[in-house]
Amino acid sequence: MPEGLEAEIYRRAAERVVGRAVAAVEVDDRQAMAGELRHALPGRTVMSARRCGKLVVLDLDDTVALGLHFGMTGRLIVDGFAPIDELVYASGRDDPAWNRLVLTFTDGTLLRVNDPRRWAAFTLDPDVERLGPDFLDLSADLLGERLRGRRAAVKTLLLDQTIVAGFGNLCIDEVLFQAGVAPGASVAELTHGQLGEIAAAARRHLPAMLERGGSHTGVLTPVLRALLPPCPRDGAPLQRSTVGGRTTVWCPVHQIV
DNA sequence: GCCCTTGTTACGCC
DNA sequence: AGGCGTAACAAGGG
Repeated sequence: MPEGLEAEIYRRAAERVVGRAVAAVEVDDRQAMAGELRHALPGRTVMSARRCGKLVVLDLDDTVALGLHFGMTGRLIVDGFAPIDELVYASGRDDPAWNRLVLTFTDGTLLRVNDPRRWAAFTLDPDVERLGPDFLDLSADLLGERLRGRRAAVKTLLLDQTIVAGFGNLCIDEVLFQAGVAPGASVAELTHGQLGEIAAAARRHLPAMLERGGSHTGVLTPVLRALLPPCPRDGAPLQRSTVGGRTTVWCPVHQIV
């Protein structure tokens, strides 16, 4: 599913359209800003492709920003090139009926978002100020600042995009596994050293997963999550539970509450 | 045909 | 007031 890593993969693909001018816009009528998008984009040139957490932002003519959010199953296709062929929990097909946004450029090329489940969302001038700092830029001090005064489970809070932006279910479980911190641990109980372990695990493992292809390429693969073999680190029985309303896989031996 | 999956938001409660 | 927990949401796949 598209987490911040997939958003970065999509952002890199979207860089191909920098310098191109929008000729036509097709957008799903069920998008809240469908009318505004059809009106605001044609004639404008893409100046840059940024990423804020899970959001890809295209800046057009320095006057408008187009935010692309991919939900659970949204895929980006640029000039027929899909940087991610298959998403975990998504269909492998590319049915034209699932196109939710199609930008046609003046040279005839295309940027498409294809999403079977309609959870992709497109916004003009998205409010990125409400997002927390990016999950690829964490430090112990920054995490401490973002979590100060809170007491909920660390996984629940890291899933909150206003606290840290970019984490999804798979990346959180992977980082906490590597950091040796239990997902259900209250942040009020975490030491500064444990926050440092989380930040270090994010800085070390997330870029490696990005280059391997995304959030499903950690030690806790989707197959492992389904089959629950012994912990690859210490051989203890892996545990599956629910934290923050999400399926959570963790090792009760080396991940400390 | 029920149940599982995810990210986000809307509620009710404390 | 605001943190916290839970449910609802869409819809394809098993």
